[in-house]
Order: sequence, then structure tokens, then C-alpha cells
Amino acid sequence: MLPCAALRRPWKAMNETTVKTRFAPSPSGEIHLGNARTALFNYLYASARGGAFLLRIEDTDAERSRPEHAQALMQDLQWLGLGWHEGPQADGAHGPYCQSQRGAIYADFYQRLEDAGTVYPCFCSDTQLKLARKAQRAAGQPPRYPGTCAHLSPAEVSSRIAAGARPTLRFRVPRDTRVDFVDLVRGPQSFNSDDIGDFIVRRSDATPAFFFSNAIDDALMGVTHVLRGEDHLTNTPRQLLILQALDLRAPSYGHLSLLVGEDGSPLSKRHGSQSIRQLRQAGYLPAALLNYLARLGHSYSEESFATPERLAAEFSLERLGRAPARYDPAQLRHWQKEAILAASEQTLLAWCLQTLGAAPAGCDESRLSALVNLVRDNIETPQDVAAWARRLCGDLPPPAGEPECDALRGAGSAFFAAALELAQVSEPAFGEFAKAVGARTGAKGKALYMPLRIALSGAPHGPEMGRIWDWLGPRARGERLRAALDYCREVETAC
RNA sequence: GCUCCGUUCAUCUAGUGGCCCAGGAUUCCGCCCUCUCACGGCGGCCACAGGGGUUCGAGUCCCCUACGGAGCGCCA
Repeated sequence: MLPCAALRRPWKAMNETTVKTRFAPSPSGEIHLGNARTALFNYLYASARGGAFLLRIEDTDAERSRPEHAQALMQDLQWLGLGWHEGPQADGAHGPYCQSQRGAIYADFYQRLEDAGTVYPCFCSDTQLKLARKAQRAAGQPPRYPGTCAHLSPAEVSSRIAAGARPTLRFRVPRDTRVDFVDLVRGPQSFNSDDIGDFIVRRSDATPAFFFSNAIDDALMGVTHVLRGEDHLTNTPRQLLILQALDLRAPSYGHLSLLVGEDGSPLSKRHGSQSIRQLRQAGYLPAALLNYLARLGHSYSEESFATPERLAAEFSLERLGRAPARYDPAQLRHWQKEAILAASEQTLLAWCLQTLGAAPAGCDESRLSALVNLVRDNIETPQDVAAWARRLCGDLPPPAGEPECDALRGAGSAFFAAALELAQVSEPAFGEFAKAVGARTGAKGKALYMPLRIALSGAPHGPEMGRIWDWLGPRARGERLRAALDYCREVETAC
């Protein structure tokens, strides 16, 4: 299956100035809301500008990266509707799109850096470095690489390598220069290179470090705009330095404010329930997530539910906020309700079938579809639909909750005896029926409707009574009123 | 510790010197609709972090303070 048919457009229409954005996750876990928002903003920006959205898998860390995570991540992106034009499982002239397969490309650029003398091998051990950092911190100094191996002689280097040492490669950061760039979100930024220590661009196992591969690949793949987390802001000068040394064109970077948890702390494993996977399993619709996420750190003039196309059309860098945004489940639920209201019957049917695994008992697919339509206003998840199916298809379970029991008991057996009789005389519409029950028993308002609602639907709230009445049909109505009558008699004799 | 980023209702946000005694949305509360709950309609509560400047005028510009966050990793 090719991703994102909706966004596919002729490559011919693209030229060098066409926007290309990317999402470059590392497959070390499930996508969380924060990642998803980053992906979404890149996707929306590309869409808004008629550009392309690229997916690159950053699996350089063999320890943590897992192919199954990459698969899951791509599924999640597809499910959200964030298909990519270029990347794994798609076309593209700049592959491979998994960093683990780009070793030869990186080797070439390492060679260029070595030839130019902008990198040097570093033999410092992990513990040595940790110790140095600790000492610097203790002395009130910024923890930075002290430059131990910066000026080793070629002879010394080769003798250490001959002795079996596996050095890392460090980037020689020039002293006393400024690195300036204009952030797409935050405006002009300026950093002093003296605040940056020589950093590792190649690990001792010869795999590339993030700063390096991430920057190189963006340039090589023709990425023009990078929207990424604010945590990368102070890393940007490093990447700019690498690109400059290699004479590669850097993309424009924009740093998005972070998404924080309900308690204000950054979203992390701690908030495990916010992975896209889990939200999906909990029954959230992609459209709900999209509408919610798109408004976190970005404002829209329209407060109403928007299709992905409309979200894209109105997306603009100027409307991006700079302050961190807090995850708020109440708001997500709001968009979920909107998404349910906006969804087609088929969408909702598929949604129920998928998350429930199968149609609920006593409710085939066509009946389920009708049921969903009946209870559309009253549900948030497929689980809610299942609960309504239990109440409105087949036999009604006995009253369980306290409000339910109280309402039935409060009405009493005489009430339901009258209701049962009146329901059976003809096949009245609900309005006439309720009126007749009221006239016979003297009950009115809530005292009239609530017992009927609970007897007939099993819940104190739900769709209009008239619609429930029609849905049930004469037989189920009779059975349910009789069950309520029996329940009241039982309770009354027990007293 | 150093460098960088941020701070408007409980939450998401509008606001680019007068249109703001700060607007919208969500939550919560109330009223209306329907002899019922929900849906819907209407309304209410609720904010410029603090202090100094600049200015005729500051949420908006500058400085300081406080608070929060990020980076300074052979994680990305």
C-alpha cells in the first residue's frame, strides 16, 4: 500500500524550492503524543506549501532500536493519516531511509572531515570522561570535553590503534566564533562556539552519532525545513558547524515548544498512557487526535472541527506558539466527540469493529451501524457503543447502579403495572404512551420519564426516549416494563 | 555551574504600543428547550508571574527578579 494517496502529487510539480519536511524518529519505542505532534506539524507544513513529507528511521543505536518498533511506528503514522511521500515503503531518490543502511555514505563524509582535519580520534574512556565532567561540575565549570586527545601526534594515534584501541571521532569546534541562525519559530539565535565542547560524531563502534547523521541526512535528502522539539535548540549550532565544514546546505530549523504532562513535567515514559498506540486502543479516532494536537502550540481562527485538509490549509509558522503546552484529557475528549459527530456511518462502524474486535453479541453489523447512529451523541468510545448494545440489543441486564434502582423503586409496582398495560393496548407512539401513563399514575416530569427511561434503556441518560421506544419495538418494550414491574414487586415484598 | 528558551483565565489560546477595565474554545456552574437525562441554545466564574523603566499611552518595547524547561552524553 502506498502511503497518503491524498497528498500524492506529480513529482514534476516540484522544484528545488519546494518545501520538504521530515519526521526522523528513532525506533526505540512507541510514538507518543509529543512525537506525533512534531510529525503532524511537519506534515501540515509540507501540505500547506505543496511540498513533500519525508520519513527517516534513525536506528543508529543498535542497543535500543528494534525493527518491530519501526514497523509499529509506521503503522501509527499511517493510522493517523500522516503518510509520507518519501521514505521506507515509499518512493524517493535519496534512500536508503534507515540510517543503519547508510554506513557507506557516512564513511565518505567522515573521510572528508578527517582529510580537512576538522575531526580527530579520541581515545578517552567512558569513565575518564565521566570523571572529568564530574570534576568540572564540582569546580563550577560547564561540563565540556577537556580536549585531551585534540592534539595527538599521528604516530601516537597509529600506535594506539595498532595496540587495539577503538577511538571515537570528535569534531574540532573552532574557538571564539559565533554561530548564528534564524529559527523558524523563535527568530534570530546566536551562540558562541566556546560554549560548545568538541563532540563525538562517530562512536567507537564506527556507528554515527546523532548530531552527524541527522544533519548529514537532512542535507543529503534535500530537506528544506525541520520542525523539531525545543530540546534540540541548543544542539543546532553543532549541526550547523558540521554542515558548514562539509559545505552542505543546512535546512531551516524551527523549534517547537515541548508538550508537557498534566502535572507540567515533560511527557515521558511516566505518562505511558499517552502513546498513540494506547490512545488508539482506547478508542480515539485519528481525526480527534489530529484536531487536538494541531491546536497545541498552534492556533486556528476556526474553533470548529476541521478536516486534515483544512488543518493543513490554515497551518502557518507564524501561528506557532513558543510556550510549552500541557496535555489535557478533557480537551482531547472534546475533539473526540466532535470527531464522532463528524464521522460517517461507515467510519464509525469500522471503528467499533476494529477496537471491539467483533460486533457485540445480539447485534449484527447492520444493526450495529444503526445503533451507533442512535447513540452518536452519547458516546466517546467503542466501549460506550458496546455498553449501549448490551442495553438496547437483546435482554436488558437487571438494574445495577444505585440511581437506576432508586428510580425504579421510587416509581413502584403500581406505576409499572399501569405502564405495562398501556403499552400493550395498542402500539402507541412514545408521546401518547407517556401521557397516558402520566394520566393514569399521576406522575409527571422527571418522576414520569426517569423510571420509564431506566426501565426501557437501562440507563439514566441517553438518546431521546422516542427514538429508544421506536428502536425497541413492541415486544422488547413489554418485556422490559414487565422486568421493571417484577423488580419492584420483589423489592416491595422483601420490605 | 554555564549557555539557551519560555511565563495571558484551571487548560488550549487570541493579542506585533491606543480598537483590551483583555477576545474565543475546553472544563465547571446556572438558566432555557423537551412534562426526562443527553444533544442544542444562552449566560456566569476565571488570566496579562513580580518589580522597575521607556512612552501622552504597555499584555504588547527595555532591564532586573522569581518560577519552569532544555542543552552541556559513545541517547536521539
